[in-house]
Amino acid sequence: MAGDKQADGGHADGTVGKALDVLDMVASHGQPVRFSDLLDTAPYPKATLYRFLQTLTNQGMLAYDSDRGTYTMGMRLVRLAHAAWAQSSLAPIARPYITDLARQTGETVHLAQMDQGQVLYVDKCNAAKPVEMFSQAGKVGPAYCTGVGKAMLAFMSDSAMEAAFARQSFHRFTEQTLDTPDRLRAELVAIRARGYGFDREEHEPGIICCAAPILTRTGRVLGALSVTSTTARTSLEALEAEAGQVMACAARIAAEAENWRFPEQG
Amino acid sequence: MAGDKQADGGHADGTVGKALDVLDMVASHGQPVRFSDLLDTAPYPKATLYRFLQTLTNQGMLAYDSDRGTYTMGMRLVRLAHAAWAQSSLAPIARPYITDLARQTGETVHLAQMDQGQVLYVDKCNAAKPVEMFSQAGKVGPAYCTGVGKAMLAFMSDSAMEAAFARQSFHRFTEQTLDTPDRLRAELVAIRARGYGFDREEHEPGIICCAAPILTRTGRVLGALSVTSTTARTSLEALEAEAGQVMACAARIAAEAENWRFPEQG
DNA sequence: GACTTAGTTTCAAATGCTGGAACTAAACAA
DNA sequence: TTGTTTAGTTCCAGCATTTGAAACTAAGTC
Repeated sequence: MAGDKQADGGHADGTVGKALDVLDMVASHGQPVRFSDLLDTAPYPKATLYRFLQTLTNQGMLAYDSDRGTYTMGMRLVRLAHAAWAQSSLAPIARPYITDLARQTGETVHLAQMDQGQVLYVDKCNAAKPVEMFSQAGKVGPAYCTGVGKAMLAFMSDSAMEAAFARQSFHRFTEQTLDTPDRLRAELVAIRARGYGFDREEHEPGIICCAAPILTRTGRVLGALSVTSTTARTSLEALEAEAGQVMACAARIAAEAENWRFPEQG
Repeated sequence: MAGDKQADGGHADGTVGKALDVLDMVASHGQPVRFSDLLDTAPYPKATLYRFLQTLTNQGMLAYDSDRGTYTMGMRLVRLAHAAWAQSSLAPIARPYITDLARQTGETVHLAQMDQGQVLYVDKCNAAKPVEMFSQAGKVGPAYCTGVGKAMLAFMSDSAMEAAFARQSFHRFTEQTLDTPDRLRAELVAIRARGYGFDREEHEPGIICCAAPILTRTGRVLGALSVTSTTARTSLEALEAEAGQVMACAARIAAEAENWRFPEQG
């Protein structure tokens, strides 16, 4: 293994990287984008950007609305993502276990993995409400102020953790947000000692959760899961009573995953 | 010479196209792939393929498992697909309506769009069973032998329909499969006249459905939805009784989509 | 230890990407 | 109408990038 130089996600390797960069730009806009809107944001000259958009549209990675002259994400991505989700996320393996947990607790269970220093939700299960799935899977959230994020950070290798720290914004979402590296570090030590962690309304007011990491036998972090509720319905103390179940569920998923084996994360 | 455009189903324009081609190959393998497995399939020389895999892995579009030496789809796709699903599929708009329909009928409702001549399922709702979502969204199926596929084909423009026809395999899945262009064409005329269509166990034995297209005011096909059941539980005749509800649901979604995508022109 | 298979690196050649600039199309004034 | 601005598309010379045969390393196999 020669020097695996990477990190970053902004500065792209080769033409392919630049094209994917453009894809991200369209994605992050969150709504149909005009060519000129992208031109303002993108570090590419007109003709170059234009060509990328053409290529990506041709390839079905973007969709062009000729009536309005706007670009949106293409459906080919949905197809590809299905493969990604099915073949390299924890979700298919974990599903039976998290549905059980959701049923036992009566609360919403989230399953997440770490991706580029951010939390990527790959599944969600709510015993009460029927569906609402894809709407959550694929969503990303901050690592430093969510239950699953902190649970994963707490058990990462030092180097991986430092890399992840470098990517945290430490934006103060609420009064409770741990908005400095030091406060977060202290919290992570506690989580590591305890084996599970909480979200004490650090990301959204009124939303609390109890989360545990999913670890391989060798201690590598595969993901995390959480039982989420609201302060209106329950309390942190009540949630803590379920910590045992959360960890047991994580252990079951880990055991199951061990049979499968897992890819290195970039 | 020899440098003729090689076409393997799609037109690979430029480096980006080729790289995405490789992505598709990994996706279609359905499980972790070794470099050499891909090399057998791919129309690229060793070094070229190797470089593509490196780039895609760097970009998070693929994940590399160094222990086993295999590639799988990367989690970045899941993130991108969430954006695609949220911003350019019908699903977010349609969801309340299809959950209603699922509840009313007590059956499974599918929402699909046409993508590259194939049916792409973008949402699914089952009143009885809780989840099972991402497992379906992103899945593709044949157009010529599914209820939603035929419903969409029936209302497409002539040119789009011909293009789609060219991509159908007409593989005979069951006894009932309409396995020639002519038989399909006749069926489409009937569907067009009726406003809705069926799947008469044409794709899977025992599975039947009643489907209707979702059309803009100008008649453009946005997608289709279906109420699916089994011959064990119900009959085509009983399903047909629900055709009115299916079409009404389609109309509601169309109306809603009209507001979102084509606001009042001033 | 010789041989095979699997994956990685190199480098000269040439392909295909780049981006300034010219162009067309539409929108808006005057 | 005609001139002006803005938005998107095409051109093409020049050169950065990609290409792929071949050489190489690493890990199995006999």
